[in-house]
Amino acid sequence: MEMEVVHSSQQDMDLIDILWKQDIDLGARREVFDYNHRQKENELQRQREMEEEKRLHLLREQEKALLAQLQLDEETGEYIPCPPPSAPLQSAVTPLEVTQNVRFTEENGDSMSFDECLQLLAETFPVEETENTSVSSSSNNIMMSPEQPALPSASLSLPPPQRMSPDLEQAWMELLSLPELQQCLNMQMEETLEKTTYPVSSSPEVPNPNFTFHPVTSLSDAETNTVNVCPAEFMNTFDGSVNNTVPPDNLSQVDVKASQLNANFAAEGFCDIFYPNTILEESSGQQGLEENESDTTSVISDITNKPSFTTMDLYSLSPGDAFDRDKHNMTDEMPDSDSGISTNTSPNGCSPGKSVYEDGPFGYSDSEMEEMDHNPGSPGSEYSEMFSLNFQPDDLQTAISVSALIGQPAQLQEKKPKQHKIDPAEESGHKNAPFTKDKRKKFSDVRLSRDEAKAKSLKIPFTVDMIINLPVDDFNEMMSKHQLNEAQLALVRDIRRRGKNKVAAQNCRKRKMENIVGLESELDTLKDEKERLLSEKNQNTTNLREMKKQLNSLYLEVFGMLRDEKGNSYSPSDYSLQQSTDGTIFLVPRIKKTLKRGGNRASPL
DNA sequence: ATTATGTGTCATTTA
DNA sequence: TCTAAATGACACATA
Repeated sequence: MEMEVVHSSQQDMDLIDILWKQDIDLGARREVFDYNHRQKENELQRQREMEEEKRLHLLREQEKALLAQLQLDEETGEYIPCPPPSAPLQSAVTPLEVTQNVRFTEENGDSMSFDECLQLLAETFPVEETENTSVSSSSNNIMMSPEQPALPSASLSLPPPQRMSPDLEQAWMELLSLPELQQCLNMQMEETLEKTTYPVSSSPEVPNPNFTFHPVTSLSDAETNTVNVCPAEFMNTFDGSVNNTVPPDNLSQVDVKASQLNANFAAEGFCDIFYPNTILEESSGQQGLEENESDTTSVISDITNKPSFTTMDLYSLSPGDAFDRDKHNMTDEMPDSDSGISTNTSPNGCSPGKSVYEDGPFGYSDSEMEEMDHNPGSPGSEYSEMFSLNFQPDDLQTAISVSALIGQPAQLQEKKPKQHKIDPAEESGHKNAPFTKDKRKKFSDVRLSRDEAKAKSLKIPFTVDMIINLPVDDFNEMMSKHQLNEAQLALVRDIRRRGKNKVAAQNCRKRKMENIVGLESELDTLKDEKERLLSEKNQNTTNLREMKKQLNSLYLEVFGMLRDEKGNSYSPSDYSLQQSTDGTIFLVPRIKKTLKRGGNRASPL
């Protein structure tokens, strides 16, 4: 089950990595959207965020420092000044240890923190001073009371190990009561029991393959329940640090060496139980996540800073407006032709400068247009009115709304509210240098004038604007009011189709851009999340490493206190301490030795 | 001359 | 079935 968690966790990380790379791939073409500009904006924004973060962090640190100098008065609930802790261990406390220390000060008696356990052992068996036993605390001898029931003697006949002394036994029980320790023991014990044939008295009440940890006999059920609970944080820490690809033995060996332990003992000793494969692979896990860090300078695209586009600017070209504009500056400030939508979506903007190109074919490929181009009809008085809305011809046609002609001006304006936008800068720029700034717009104007010219040639009595933008019903009604020939009908249909499609293409491209922008934003979010998780992982790894150190020291202490019938101490290379599922502690001969002796035997303590 | 980009158009699919 | 919308692909103009 644990491995499943580890595995799924690894899978998650892989998945995140893949998705992340995909985002990067998507971002590879983000320069399409003015990459430099948005990158600068992004950098600025990031700088601001960093500053804000630093400021908050500073505030938190100050607050923490302040609280560190205070002590919570349990009666009043107030913080009162107190001298700073002197214990060296506390100066480097990790969050986990902080919680433990808090529990320690509470002294509820039911659960002991790891530090508490170490303290207990240090006071009871002042054999050797370890870094962990330096924690100062009040006396906890109550936990060592000799009234504690004796340990089970299930295998008393087994030589040569002997039972622990009651005090030692009690200390051992306290040690084993630690949830974290139990978690380690449970996992390793399961593996050990599968590999060996030690006579372990399994508890019938534990059908679950996940061995429940039962501290020896004396503990009540309630206690058992409490100690079985393993903190979720610890579980996460543990799972997250396990590397499936590295053999546990190697890891434990290296780890133990780092702890300056007895080499032989460390190589195959009990440390394997306490030291699952962890920690050492922490850096390798991070590398996988960090390898993409440098080359993914994400760009926060600022949608909100961009002007929101109105999808229907075209209807701003009401007859009146068109008339006025056409009179004043027809070639400069008109938004992009018939649709009008493209005006704002285009980064460069579009204003028609169609006058020069009005009459030319300009790369026409339409067969219908070929014929028309050869006989460009001069616009009659009727056309002067017809194409007033959007043709904006260079010959200064008098712009008169066709809508008035067909009697639907009110309807038009009602259905499509006027949302005309003209960029002031652009407008002025065009007035000053129309032929330099309008170059970009000539293309679309040429395209527009194509249909307009066609319509002129075929004497179609509608504006292109109307042909394109009228609703189906209105369009049909309009068509029914005029007798049009085949060519005219075909052209009107084409104009409508192209016009609609042009708008659709613009919207489509706009959506595409927005999608990319959204993905970039998501990418930033994921990067932040990744940084947070990495930081959390490092913290957990640090905690785990510290805990293993303490556990190892404690184990050595306890083991060193064991004596056989003759008062001799056991060699850590010959024996190890293990605990069965029912909580019984065994002094187990190591395999290579017992094989020589002709059997594996373990004796409960 | 080449390349990147923007735009319109067509064909096709989808709603 | 028809229509509009959506979209990929292409051509063209421009910087």
